[in-house]
Amino acid sequence: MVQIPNPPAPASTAPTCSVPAGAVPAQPVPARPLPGAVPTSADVARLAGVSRATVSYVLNNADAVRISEPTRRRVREAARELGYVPHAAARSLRAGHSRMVLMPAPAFPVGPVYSQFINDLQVALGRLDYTVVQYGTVGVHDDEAARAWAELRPVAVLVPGSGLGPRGVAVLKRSGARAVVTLGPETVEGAHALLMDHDVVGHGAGAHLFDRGRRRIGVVVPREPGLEAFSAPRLAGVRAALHGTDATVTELPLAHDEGAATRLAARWRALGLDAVFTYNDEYAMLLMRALQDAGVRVPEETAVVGADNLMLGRLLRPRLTTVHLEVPSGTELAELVDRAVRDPAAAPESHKVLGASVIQRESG
Amino acid sequence: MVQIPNPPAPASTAPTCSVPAGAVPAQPVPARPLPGAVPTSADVARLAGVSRATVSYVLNNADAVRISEPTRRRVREAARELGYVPHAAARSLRAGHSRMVLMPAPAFPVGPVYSQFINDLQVALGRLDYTVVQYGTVGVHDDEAARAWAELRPVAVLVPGSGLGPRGVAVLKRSGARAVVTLGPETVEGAHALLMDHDVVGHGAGAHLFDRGRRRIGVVVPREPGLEAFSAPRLAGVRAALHGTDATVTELPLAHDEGAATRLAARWRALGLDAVFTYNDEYAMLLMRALQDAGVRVPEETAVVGADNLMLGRLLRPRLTTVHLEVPSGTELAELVDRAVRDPAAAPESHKVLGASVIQRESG
DNA sequence: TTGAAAGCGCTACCAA
DNA sequence: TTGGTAGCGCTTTCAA
Repeated sequence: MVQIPNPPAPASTAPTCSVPAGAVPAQPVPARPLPGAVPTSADVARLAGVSRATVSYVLNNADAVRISEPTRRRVREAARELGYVPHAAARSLRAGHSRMVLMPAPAFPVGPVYSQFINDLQVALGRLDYTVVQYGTVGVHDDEAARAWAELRPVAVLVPGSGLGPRGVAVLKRSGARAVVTLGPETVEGAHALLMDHDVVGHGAGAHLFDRGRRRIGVVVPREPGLEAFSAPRLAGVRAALHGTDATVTELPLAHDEGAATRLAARWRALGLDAVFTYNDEYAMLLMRALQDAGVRVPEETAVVGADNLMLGRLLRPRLTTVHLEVPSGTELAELVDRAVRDPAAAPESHKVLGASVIQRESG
Repeated sequence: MVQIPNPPAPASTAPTCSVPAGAVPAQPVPARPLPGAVPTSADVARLAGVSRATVSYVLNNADAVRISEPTRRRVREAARELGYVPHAAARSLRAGHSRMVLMPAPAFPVGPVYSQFINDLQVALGRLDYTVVQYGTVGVHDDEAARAWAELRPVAVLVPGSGLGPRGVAVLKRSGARAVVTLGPETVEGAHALLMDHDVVGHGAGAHLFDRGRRRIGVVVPREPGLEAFSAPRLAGVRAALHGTDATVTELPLAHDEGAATRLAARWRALGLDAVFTYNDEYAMLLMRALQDAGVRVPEETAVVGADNLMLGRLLRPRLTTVHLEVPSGTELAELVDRAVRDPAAAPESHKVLGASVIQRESG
């Protein structure tokens, strides 16, 4: 979409919209379009024997204009027969706006929580008659990405994470986006924000462990790229919860593979920790397995707390204590978007929407 | 996108593109657009003191036309200053085609395998200068969905699963889609197919268990909606592998929650099975935990085989035997798409692309 | 009740 | 080397 430097090959054999010269010499206004050509509203009009205006009225159920029932039928019939589908680009070009809400597609595997959230959001926005489109932006960053999105002239843009700066927001707004909403750890100048600072997760875990008497607390930080946006705040949250106490926080980088976990577990006793917050339940499972294989007793020697409240945590033995994430409902976000679209001049709202509650089980 | 029955409120206070009547009486051709209006190439042209044609040439690096360096600079400068971003809809309307590849956004949580696949695909298609867009189609089915997609006039459509019929394909092609590719269990008339029949997964599991001497084989079938597309073929594959032998296949519906697993495990001995294929590794974990809690020894009494080769399978005890899925590379699919787009008249290709190999560990 | 026509933003042909 | 201009498909005002 960004550029069209390489138009598709001329496609000599392919069906094309242009009339082969001289092929239809005596039919200046054929009743129906050439087979293979994409039918337009003009084609429908011709077939129905009415004007394009009438076609538009009928197909859009325009109530401002009264069209006779027989005409309506003829138009609908013609549209059906031709397989006519309106051209969204032409329509929104003419209208001067679209109902497209654009989100960048996540570049990393997302868990069930996020998937569910996206889904709810799509449903809720769909109910408000918006269309949600996830735009595949891979390896494109910041302003460049914002420009690419802006080319589509979405009415609203939702950006998870922290990939968008004030300049990007400005680009989008200049291009007609009536609402830019970030879902991330911090507010961005000019954009609405659903503050999803994951520090609450770490904070919950840290406070819980402290309350349970733990003082030397490790925090697993995934080595996987793309996860810093979540892992850094979670770590910071633990730090914040323990600030001013006698507890210590030890950062534990860990790749999501068995070998790494085994190596970490091997030097566990040397680390002298009595608790660990593992970023999420998957890393918890990984580490807990390694710890148990290394003979470290959970929770006696080391308490383990995960996050995200995945099903698998309940299946582990000991059952995994976890931090449950309270994500805003898709409906709420959809309403925020709709409000913002209707009144783009309003001051950006900023809501802290992430809740966290500890679900205590057996591991800590 | 489908319809625009409720245009955004008139937005009296909001910035708008229209010039307030009489507000700028003596300036018929203002040098720069009103603040708040979305800049167009005409604005850039005015500011740079050139024609719109020249702007287009410069910004698209048209090599057919030679523009002097000073002019180029002036144009680029003006574009930058105005924050000009081209209007993709207008461009593709004019061009008569886009480079948009459309995929429906999956309606259910997808695992890391699929995520990775989508990602690779986006990267690969991006390299070929296509733009991938995931379209949120929730609760919209079959032909209706196809129509909604067709409105965007994508150059290609990739449809995972089996939600698209021959009529839908026809709608898309009539609307100018030069390639329709299905990724699912069966071919669809008129569309290219990457046959991803998950029966190979079940087949691999069934054959493996049979070879290991198991004869009374249970197959877990998730109750979750949206998964039938995968679970039915996997079950069928097991059946096929055991067809004509003395082995029996027992279908075991199972919801993805602990209670259901416990209930299933409680009547396990009554079922008289000596093996179970659990649809995937997650259900394997769920069931294996319940079996162990019920005192059923794995693999002695019952062998357990999962699928998808998730990390968690290696962490279970006993380590989970699983069926590894060999998914086609995103690059391959991207090339198929590109080929199809370049030659839409070519006969639809149909490739069986799913491979399955059993990774034997301890559970079966 | 229906039609003619303007124009959304852009590119590409042809002329200067 | 640059500009004028037609027209992509659609909606909507104004006239008939």
